[in-house]
Amino acid sequence: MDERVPRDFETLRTTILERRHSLPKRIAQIAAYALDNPDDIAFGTAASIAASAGVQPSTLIRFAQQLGFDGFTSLQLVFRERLRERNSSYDERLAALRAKAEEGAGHRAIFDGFVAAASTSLNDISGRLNEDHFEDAIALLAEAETIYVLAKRRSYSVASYIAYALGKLKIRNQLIESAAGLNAEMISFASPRDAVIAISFSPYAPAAIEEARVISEQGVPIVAITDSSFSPLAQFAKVWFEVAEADFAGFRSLSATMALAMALTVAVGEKRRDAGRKTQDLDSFSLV
Amino acid sequence: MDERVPRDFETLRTTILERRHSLPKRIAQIAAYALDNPDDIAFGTAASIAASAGVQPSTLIRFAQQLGFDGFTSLQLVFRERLRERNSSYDERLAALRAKAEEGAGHRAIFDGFVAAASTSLNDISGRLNEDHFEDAIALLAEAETIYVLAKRRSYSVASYIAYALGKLKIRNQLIESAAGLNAEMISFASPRDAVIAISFSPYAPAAIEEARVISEQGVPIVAITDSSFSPLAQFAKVWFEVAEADFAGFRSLSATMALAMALTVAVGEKRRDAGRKTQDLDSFSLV
DNA sequence: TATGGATTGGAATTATTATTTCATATTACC
DNA sequence: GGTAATATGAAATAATAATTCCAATCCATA
Repeated sequence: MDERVPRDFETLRTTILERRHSLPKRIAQIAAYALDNPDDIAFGTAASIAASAGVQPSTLIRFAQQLGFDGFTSLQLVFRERLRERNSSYDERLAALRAKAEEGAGHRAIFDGFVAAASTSLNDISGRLNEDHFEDAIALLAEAETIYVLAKRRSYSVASYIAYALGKLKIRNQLIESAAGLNAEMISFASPRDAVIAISFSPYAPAAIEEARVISEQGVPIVAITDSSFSPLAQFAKVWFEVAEADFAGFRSLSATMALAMALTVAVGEKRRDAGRKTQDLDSFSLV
Repeated sequence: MDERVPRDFETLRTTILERRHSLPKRIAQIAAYALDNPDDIAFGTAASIAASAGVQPSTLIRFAQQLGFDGFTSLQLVFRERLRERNSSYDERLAALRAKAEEGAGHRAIFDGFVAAASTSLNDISGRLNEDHFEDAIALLAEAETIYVLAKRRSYSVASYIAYALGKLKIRNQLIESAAGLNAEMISFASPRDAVIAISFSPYAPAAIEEARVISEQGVPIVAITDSSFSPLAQFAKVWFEVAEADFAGFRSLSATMALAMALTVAVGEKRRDAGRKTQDLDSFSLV
């Protein structure tokens, strides 16, 4: 048995590629399959993998042995480890970057940190989005006469993008801004036939929470984007989304929130268009 | 057995969290362990997991059964699927999304599309950032008395976040807004001792370009974030960054722009802090 | 504090899966 | 073209792991 058994995936990969041409036919076949379908190797059984690759289980074991492992099981460990590593890498990388930035490792580290924070957040939300909530929110917003957009401070930039996108899609909307100090009046116009998108993260801007409370008491349904089920925003909301944004240097990423906000907006636009089409069909029918 | 067996990780997670308080002690123990160590569930054997969680293998199976699975094995599949999904590369994900979109998938595809666009943009910028330009921009902005932030329409949300962050860092700044129609006056206050961060992407908002022109003619240095060297913004800028944002459904991602903007802001804050410290040192020296 | 039901621990059992073995086929070399 | 070495297929076997079962324990309720 070979002394130098590849114990990490990259080494293993290189080793396989090197020997590729000196391997017997069936072994080469399983080798190619392994590099093409590493996930299958990680999770499958010897029998299932062998079947998918079109070889016998014993060939799979011989392949492992040729590489210096003492059996399929130990080869499989390498493929499993790879999945583990990959998965934790974002968090680890972010932690490393934070440490770097702390010890004053230059401005590039700051940039990398923000990129990593954004990637982490996106990665996280893509696995966590509750599809039912998403559909509920879209249905709710698509019905609304006017969509009010409510967010302060950090979240305000998301709100302004939502307002911009809704405008582009010709959906009536109102950004609740504090510039002229007329928020209370603005809010008082909202009716149960309207809807609100409210965004707030800890530490929750008191004004945002207060306005959400008032507007929900008027019977206006709220879709909330916030950071935990304990958020004061969640209690006023008909539908709410939990978005965990990674932070860097004291500033949280907005990438996941932005992606969710845009998806909501565009999906609402699409749903309205479909509904509009149906209404139009009915109209033209009544004309016949 | 329950009719509605959670077949994806998120549903499973939610289900567990819901039932959390009504579960018997040992079952709750393994439930908490499962959510905390999903990777272990995916890879371990019933015996090894049970040992790590401090329960008997049979308890682990009972836990799975309470959730509606017919045994540990089917529960484990959900945890494995999660790793598979998470791990598939963005390219693969995008390919899958296109396939889905073609067969007329629902709103989830829209969300995935925005997440993918954001990821792609981040990926792209992290390899493309010109470090020299980055340092130049930071130096330039760190010297400024007031940082003016100029952006319209889509880019306005980035500008508002920059303004928020600068404020948090106690850096004097002025967001050039059009609400009161006093932009021209606002701009006329800027002097060569100040600096501008200007953001605009094709199709460039005429107002943004015009204001950039005026302010640069006053001798105020501009740091621009835009999308190509042909951008009209680039010609007025002392330093400019090219950011290529992927778009989805007609709306471009802002994730890369946001990351760059935040990195600039925080780096400027840091540089000022360092400079302030040095000045203080010099002062105390001159007093001796 | 007694009693019934639910929960748990641990070993026995069953099932699944990896590995080995051996007969057969293929290939390379004389 | 024959022969030895190598490679492959298929089934037997060994190992490992999941599941079940039953006795012991815990807990709520009367």
